[in-house]
Amino acid sequence: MSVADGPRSLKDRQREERERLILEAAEELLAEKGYHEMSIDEIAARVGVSKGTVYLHFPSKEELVLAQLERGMRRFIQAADLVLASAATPSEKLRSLIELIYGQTFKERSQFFISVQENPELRNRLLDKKREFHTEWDALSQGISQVFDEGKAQGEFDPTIPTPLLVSMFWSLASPRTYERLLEQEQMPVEEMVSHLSRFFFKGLAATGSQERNVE
Amino acid sequence: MSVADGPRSLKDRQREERERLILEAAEELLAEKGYHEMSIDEIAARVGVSKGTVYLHFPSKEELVLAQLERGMRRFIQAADLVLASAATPSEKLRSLIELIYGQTFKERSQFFISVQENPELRNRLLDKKREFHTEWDALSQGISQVFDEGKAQGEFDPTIPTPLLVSMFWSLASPRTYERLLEQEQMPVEEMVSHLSRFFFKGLAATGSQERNVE
Amino acid sequence: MSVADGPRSLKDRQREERERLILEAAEELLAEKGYHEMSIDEIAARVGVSKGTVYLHFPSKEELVLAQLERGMRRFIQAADLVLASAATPSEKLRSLIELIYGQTFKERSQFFISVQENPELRNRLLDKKREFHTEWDALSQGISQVFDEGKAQGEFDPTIPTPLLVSMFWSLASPRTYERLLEQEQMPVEEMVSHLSRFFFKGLAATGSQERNVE
Amino acid sequence: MSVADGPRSLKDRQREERERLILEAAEELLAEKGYHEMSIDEIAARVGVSKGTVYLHFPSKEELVLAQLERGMRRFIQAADLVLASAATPSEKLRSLIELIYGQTFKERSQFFISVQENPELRNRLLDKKREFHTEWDALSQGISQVFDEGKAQGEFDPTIPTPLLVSMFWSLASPRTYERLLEQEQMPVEEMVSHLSRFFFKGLAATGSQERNVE
DNA sequence: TATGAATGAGGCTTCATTCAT
DNA sequence: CATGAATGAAGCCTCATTCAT
Repeated sequence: MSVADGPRSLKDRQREERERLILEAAEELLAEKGYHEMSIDEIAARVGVSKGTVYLHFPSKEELVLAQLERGMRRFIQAADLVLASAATPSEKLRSLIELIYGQTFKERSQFFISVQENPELRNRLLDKKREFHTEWDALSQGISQVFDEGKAQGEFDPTIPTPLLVSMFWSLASPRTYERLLEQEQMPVEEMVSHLSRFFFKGLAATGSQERNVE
Repeated sequence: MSVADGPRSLKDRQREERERLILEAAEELLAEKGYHEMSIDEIAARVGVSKGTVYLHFPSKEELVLAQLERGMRRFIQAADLVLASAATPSEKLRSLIELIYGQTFKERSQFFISVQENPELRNRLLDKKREFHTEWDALSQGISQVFDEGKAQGEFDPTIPTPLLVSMFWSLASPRTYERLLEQEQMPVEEMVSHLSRFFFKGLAATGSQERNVE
Repeated sequence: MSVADGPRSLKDRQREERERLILEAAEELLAEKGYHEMSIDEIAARVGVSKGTVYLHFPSKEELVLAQLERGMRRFIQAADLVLASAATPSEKLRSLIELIYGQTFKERSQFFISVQENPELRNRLLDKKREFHTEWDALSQGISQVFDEGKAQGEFDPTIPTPLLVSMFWSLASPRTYERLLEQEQMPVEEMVSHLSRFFFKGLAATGSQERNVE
Repeated sequence: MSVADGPRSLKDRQREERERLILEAAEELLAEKGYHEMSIDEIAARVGVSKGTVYLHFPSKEELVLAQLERGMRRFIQAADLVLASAATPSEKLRSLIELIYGQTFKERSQFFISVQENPELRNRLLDKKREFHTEWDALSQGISQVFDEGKAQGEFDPTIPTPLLVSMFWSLASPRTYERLLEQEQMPVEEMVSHLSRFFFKGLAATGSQERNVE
């Protein structure tokens, strides 16, 4: 063919654009309502197309949601891999990962985390189905584990806490549902939150050295 | 009559027992599948009764789930209030609260947290309905806020981290979904996890060696 | 047995009394709500017994309602037969029949008419089942037909109106649903209504002035 | 566009046609079985569509039945208003109204009367719901009352019979359930029945000529 | 005999999916 | 391709009926 790579034509681009819009509508509804409460009709209405059109892009509701989760995950993994592959110190990497989660694209990323981590329906119904998900997810967790292990090896991190637990704690703190309220209701700027979280992750809430110095 | 207080008769006790079984089945299914995916038939089958019997105890699926959430919340709040009202130091209280969540009744408590914190359907559909839920929950959060504030006043906790953020972090770290894997797949004893979590919450993951050097 | 006739014992009498109460509750509910909307539970509650007890007297809801309809019909037919067998003139008999319907026991009788004439469910479901119903009902209609035929023969009634039509009109005018409003909301005394109905049935609504002029 | 008024397109016309078919099926079943005994499945089957299709036209069984009753009532009221607004004498109007009820569209009209007047379920369940029903119905009854009052004023009707009672009698005689048998089983032509009914309504069943002779 | 807890068939309703236009 | 009407499986809920106590 004459046009083998890149979006071939206007039509193709329109198609991709539409697909993106559908996935974004799904992303929003998924976070707002969960899997069951969101209907294909609703997605279609939000995009401004008909129900049938959605089915031209995705063979089923399940596949559509799955595609959205995959997209969310890939976006996150790509950005995370950049951080993990960088030359920064382990604690700098940690902070960057937290920034990544709460950063500029907080809203859209968070949807993914909310959906995938927190909705039992999606876990059971969708994640079980595509094992590749686990593979990629595990690779990411593996990368994060390495950050912790490096940190321990370099004397930055406490080696007595098991790495798997650290990973779990990282995911817990990263899960943004809890922080939505802070950002929205308490009007805390994102940068401030990231700062506090990083500091907390590293030092806990114990009063710091300066205070100890005060005590001296 | 001689049996005026407590479950009055055999029948009454059977009724209560059955109700408890239904609620427990709902608790499990809620955590496993979420609100929509769980069916009344499934609950009934798990308890070993018929659909109709479930409706002898609860007037609707929604009310049943609501009752279960209420039960979970009350159990947790009761135990948490004991901790909050004790004479322990703020950091001891924190540890106790973490123990409470991961403690002996981890499984059953966790279901509640999973359900109520992590499922958008339940939030939208159920919590909106009963405002009392928010009231009691807010009271609990208020109690926890006080612990943090006390800790700051007494010099135990870092006063620069906003209390609302600390509360959010507490809930995030406490939410047990993330740790299930560790307990089940990695066979980590509960006590060890509580220990690590408490330690982490207080000191973060910074290596303690440097601090020890500081102490020298 | 030592007691062959009459209610045998206290127990028997209690049983009959209870059966009567059940039938009366059914009668009321039938008229208030119709067949489907009335529940066995409701009947039992109104009588003050349990659902099971109702089933000790009647094998099914359908049979219970059937028994009630039969009872209502027999009561009416018995009273109507007295009128029909009397020595009164045809027009006196007509008036007596109307009195019968609206008379002292209006409320209870009316229930029967409402139920049996006006509810398609009961017709389809119940009357089709027991042909004897038709037999007795037809016998009654036959008796009323004879009154009209006698009246025609004696010159009291207009012989040009077909008797079957007269019977239909009689049933229509007699059907009390339409008049409930008048009795209850407009506070019209029963006797007055009977008077008007009889007069109307005989003379129609034509102004009587012309006839009075004839009399002069 | 060229097709701005009237059913716009083929699709629209099909839709309306289908809606009409559904309402007609409901009309029949309502009269045959009553509200509860008729099922949506049955309606769908009679029309030849699926259950879901019925719900594309009406949001619930209740609304469907309500729509049908409204349609029946409007049809009748429209025709009745023509009669009431005409220049005819009161007794001519009465005859026309009776003709209306038993006239050409007897079958379809009668269904409405049967349903609305005679079924306690529909009264309780549906009429209570839409007060507008009462309003329009009362307006019609008001119009009929005026006919009677005019007739009394003009010396045509007996002024001693209370108008509300006359209205009730009119509705009773007009309610066609009772006459179905005559039309169907006794093969009486509609015109003959209307004639007899009108004559009866005006003069009652008293023999005319003979009485005058008796008086002489 | 009387009770009322338990059952499960049956009906309403929703919504993912299909398909004729 | 796009549409949206049509489908029908599946779930909630009611209530007549049964039966152990």
